[in-house]
Amino acid sequence: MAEQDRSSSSAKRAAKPTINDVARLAGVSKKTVSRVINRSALLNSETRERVERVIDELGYVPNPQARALALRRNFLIGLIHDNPNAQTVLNVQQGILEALQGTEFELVVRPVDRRSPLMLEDVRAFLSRQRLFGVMLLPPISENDVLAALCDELGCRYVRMGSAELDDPDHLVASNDREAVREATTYLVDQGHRLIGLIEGPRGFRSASERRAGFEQAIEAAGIELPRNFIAEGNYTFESGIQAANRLLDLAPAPTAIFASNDEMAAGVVHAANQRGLSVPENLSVIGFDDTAIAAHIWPPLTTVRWPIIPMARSAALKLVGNPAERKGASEPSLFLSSLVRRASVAPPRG
Amino acid sequence: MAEQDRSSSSAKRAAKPTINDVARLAGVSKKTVSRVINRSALLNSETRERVERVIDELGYVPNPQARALALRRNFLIGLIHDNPNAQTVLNVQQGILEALQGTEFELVVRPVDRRSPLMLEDVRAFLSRQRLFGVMLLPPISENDVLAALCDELGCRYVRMGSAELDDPDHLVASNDREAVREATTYLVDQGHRLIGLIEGPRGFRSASERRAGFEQAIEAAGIELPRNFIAEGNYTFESGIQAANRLLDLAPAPTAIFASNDEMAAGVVHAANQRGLSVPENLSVIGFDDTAIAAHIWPPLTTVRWPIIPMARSAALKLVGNPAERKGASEPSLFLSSLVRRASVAPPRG
DNA sequence: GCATCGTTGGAAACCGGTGTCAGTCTAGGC
DNA sequence: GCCTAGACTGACACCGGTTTCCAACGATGC
Repeated sequence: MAEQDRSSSSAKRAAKPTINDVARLAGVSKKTVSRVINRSALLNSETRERVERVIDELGYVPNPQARALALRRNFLIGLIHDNPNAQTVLNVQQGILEALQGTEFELVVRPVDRRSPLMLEDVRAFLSRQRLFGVMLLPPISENDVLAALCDELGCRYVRMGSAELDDPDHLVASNDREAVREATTYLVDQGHRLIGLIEGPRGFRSASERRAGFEQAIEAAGIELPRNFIAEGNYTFESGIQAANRLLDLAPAPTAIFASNDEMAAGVVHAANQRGLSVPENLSVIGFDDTAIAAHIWPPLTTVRWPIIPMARSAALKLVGNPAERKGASEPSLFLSSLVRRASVAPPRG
Repeated sequence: MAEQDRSSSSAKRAAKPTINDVARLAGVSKKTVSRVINRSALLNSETRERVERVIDELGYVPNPQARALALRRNFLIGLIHDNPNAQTVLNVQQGILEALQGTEFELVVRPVDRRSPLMLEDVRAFLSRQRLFGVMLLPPISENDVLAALCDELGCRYVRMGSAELDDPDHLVASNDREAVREATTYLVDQGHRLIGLIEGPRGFRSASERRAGFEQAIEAAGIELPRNFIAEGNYTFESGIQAANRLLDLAPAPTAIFASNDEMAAGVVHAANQRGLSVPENLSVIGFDDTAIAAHIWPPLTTVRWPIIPMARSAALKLVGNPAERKGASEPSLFLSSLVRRASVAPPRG
């Protein structure tokens, strides 16, 4: 029977005024009201005011579903991510929403599982069902070229956030991870460290290889030769940081400083050091990357590289929704600079 | 002039097949196709199969905007929150999306500023513009009765998540914070602590007063008389945890154990203790609340109360979208149980 | 005075679905 | 064999906007 449910609460709701109501009360046609809504230039200012007055009186709000249908595009921005770090994801959401503030766009979130073989099909179904205005791709999944091609194929605009040149500037907002890591590593060298370990991100990630490249450039510039096993691999989680730190600290000689490719893993390093009775920074210096909340909240507060994720996300969102006619989107910056934040987890090595 | 932009990428996009295309190729009417899509019972199975074959061939996907317009309801669930804890918010998003998995619903996020005088107007604009299917309200803003009334007024279903009876079971998913805190406090008493401090949440929050009530019940049951100033107020942030801990640790006698009403503040307590040269748990026992990632990631790992936020969010989402005809939503549990997770931040007081 | 032009506003079609209701077809009862 | 109920299907209006096309209008050029 599939009878409509007219629950008390929905029955209470007064019928929303439509464009027809406005037109009737203002004594004009729908089209004219539509022109007012869309700020068309060819309109008598007297007529415009009259319509606007009626709109205010009625509290009329255009129905986004109807507009979406007629315009053949909706006002939804998707955020596709598989980032394991909650603070990063939330910061990105914040940045996007700052950019969307005052527009008619809304943010739809879509976490995916990078390792699932169904991931691409999942995204395809999502995109072709919803016909989003555009999507933002967060690292690490933003590095997936197949995914970007899929968006293109489905006619969905996209912007990728990343740590390197992944795409052309219209589709990219990136940060200079390599230089930032070089700076951080050089800072360790300047403090007197010669035995410096690196915990890098998983193989196959541009962010991982960019950060490693910065590390190696700084080490080389300092004339240091490091054993191969001073570079350990992690997967950006706290637990992998502990494991990688234990591998490094088991070496002889062991590193006196460790650069971890994100804050979570750096927190894992501090955790592992504490478990071994090593105190930070007296016995071991640690630097992280991202400057998420955890960096400031552990003891000792973490020296880390501040990754300007909120401005990056804001800029990426503006690229997406910026009026293409004005090329406003293209004028949004595509490269952001990370910088070292010095807190208390670094000290000169003990004599 | 406002010419349509036919950029190369959108021109490439093949026109999506519509219900008319399917109907024409299958030799039936639109309505019949619609019946197939909506699994209407009164349908010849032969016809159904024929239509389904055409749908598969064409890769037809119904346009959600058109459906939303015709049905006068869209398929968007809103998440309204002002929770300061990133992990909590992301866990809630995860729980909701688990419930929405396989449905046609999408999740739209909407952070708000509880302290802004424009908050209610902001939400009103959001709800009346988007006409969401329903919204989920996260604590602490879920405790705002005016907000819930606003949702009702705008004909928007809602479910509140909270720590106490805020509403009727159809609109609420809650946890038994009071009992859980009583259990945690009793655990401290059983370890031999008599000088136990409480860092409570901000005044006016049900979660804060529920947790405080549980604390006081346990203290009273143990026959302990505590000075008034053993209860300090925080605002659920890391920094406020540090400040409150310093106030408590400045007392004479100082507490030998501190219960903090969330993990962030508990992390602040550990931080403050370390700064004072006190080690946890040898000199000070600490218990937190929530069991977010930070609890396991600091040193020492935090004993805390596990708040089953993901199942709560999942259940809340099912309440929202569950078929009202089947009363499926109402059968979703409304009360969830928190329980103590014992890690390494509690030890008997030093003789 | 008349043709031309740019501005303004309306009628009607359209976007892609769903609801209503009437019509066809078949089976079963008499 | 006729009638009727029930199963199935389709024609058509409608959801609330936008767009196309055209007409009315006043201003201008000759």
